[in-house]
Amino acid sequence: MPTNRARPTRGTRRAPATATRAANQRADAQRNRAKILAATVTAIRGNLDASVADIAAEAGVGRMTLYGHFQTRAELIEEALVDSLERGEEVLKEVSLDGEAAAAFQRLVSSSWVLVDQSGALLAAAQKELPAARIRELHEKAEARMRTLLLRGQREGAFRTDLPVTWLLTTTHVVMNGAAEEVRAGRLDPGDAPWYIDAVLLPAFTQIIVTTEDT
Amino acid sequence: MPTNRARPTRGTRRAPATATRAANQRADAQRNRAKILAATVTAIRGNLDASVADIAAEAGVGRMTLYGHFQTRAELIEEALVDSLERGEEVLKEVSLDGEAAAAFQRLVSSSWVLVDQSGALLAAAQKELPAARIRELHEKAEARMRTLLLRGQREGAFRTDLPVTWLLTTTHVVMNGAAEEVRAGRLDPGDAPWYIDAVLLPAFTQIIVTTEDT
DNA sequence: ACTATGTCATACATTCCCGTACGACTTGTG
DNA sequence: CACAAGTCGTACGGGAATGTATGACATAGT
Repeated sequence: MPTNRARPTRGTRRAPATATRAANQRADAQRNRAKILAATVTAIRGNLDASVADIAAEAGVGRMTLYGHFQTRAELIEEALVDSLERGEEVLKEVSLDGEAAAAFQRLVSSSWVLVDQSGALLAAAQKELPAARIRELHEKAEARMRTLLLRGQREGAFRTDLPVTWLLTTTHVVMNGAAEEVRAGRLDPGDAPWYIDAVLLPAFTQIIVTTEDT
Repeated sequence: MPTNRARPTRGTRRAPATATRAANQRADAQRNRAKILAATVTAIRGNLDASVADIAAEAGVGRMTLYGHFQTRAELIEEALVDSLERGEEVLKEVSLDGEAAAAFQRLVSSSWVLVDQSGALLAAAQKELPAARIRELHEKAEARMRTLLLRGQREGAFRTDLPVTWLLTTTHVVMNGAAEEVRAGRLDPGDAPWYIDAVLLPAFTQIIVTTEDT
């Protein structure tokens, strides 16, 4: 149902987009839709509040074509975010969370980092356009995975328990995002990032009280 | 030289604002200027891209009055940032950096945190309106202080040397900003923040390799 | 108390962006 | 091949924000 020209009555709401996705679209259209989604990510990466025109240009597509697929800017970046998160889920759910908690955390961070680097900017843009509730809802799955891992680590004594899990979580987020920024600024090699992140987070979270010797 | 009505020829550039500050302004005007500067911080804190009208309203002042003091939005937030940083400098330069590096770091973080909490949002807004070079230039003093402290810590063996100082710096920034966000979201008590920050940063930076025992 | 100095309201021009409408053109698909 | 499905250019209307212009009004400072 891309071009709204085909729809006579426009009062009726669309079915939720997540449901019947690629119903009977033309192959060309599906490709363009994908191009636009991809372009949204890269365009937003470059400019946090890129205009619809910018995104369309980045996708090599007319602005009108874009509006044919996504009726409003908010819908566009929402669907782009959904798409990115779905794609991310497929990566993350392959990560084994078994075994030593610290090692599992390391694995999870390595995989998450890539996603944050790619879609982090998109998320920031979404936070300014979508209700906070919707954002949390979309992140729930990914966040829950990390949280339960941290909790298990605390129970098993691998991670310190004098800090609430929420703080461990935000610290993780924040450091990963910081690394993404550094990469974007050209001050950090993308390949090195996971190591830098771990190098900071692991000793910070590990349950070992270091008694500093006086003199 | 607030109202530009008084200035016949408007082609000539103003002298750098930082120089002759309160030349021969009326007391009233100086007060308003201060009110506007303060309002800028709080308004931006609430809404990252607050309009000039919003800021004027927050200051309890007409929009035109604001334009009398600051000829453009960019100039406004630049001067607000300068003001905040100057104010911050006066706090930070009282912090003793002598003695044990870790302890000094802790002191410096505690003091810096307050400033980040207050003016962090302003900085974010400034990053979207001012050239990056100007931002760095303004932060130089504060950043240099932290950097030299970290370097000294590394030389003295207090901080780990397997990570470049730049990464330690960004980590510090990023964690403080994260704490500020958490406070703004109501998920963290402002008084607890410094402790949480230290709790994460100190073990992360301290020069002690924890050998995880295999089974 | 008088005057330069500021303040404020209103109105206006400009710019930018979003979303819509139309119509001609191109291309996939049966 | 023919038709439906999709694309694109252009143009318009609405809204919001920036900055400008003007003049009436208030007030600080001498």
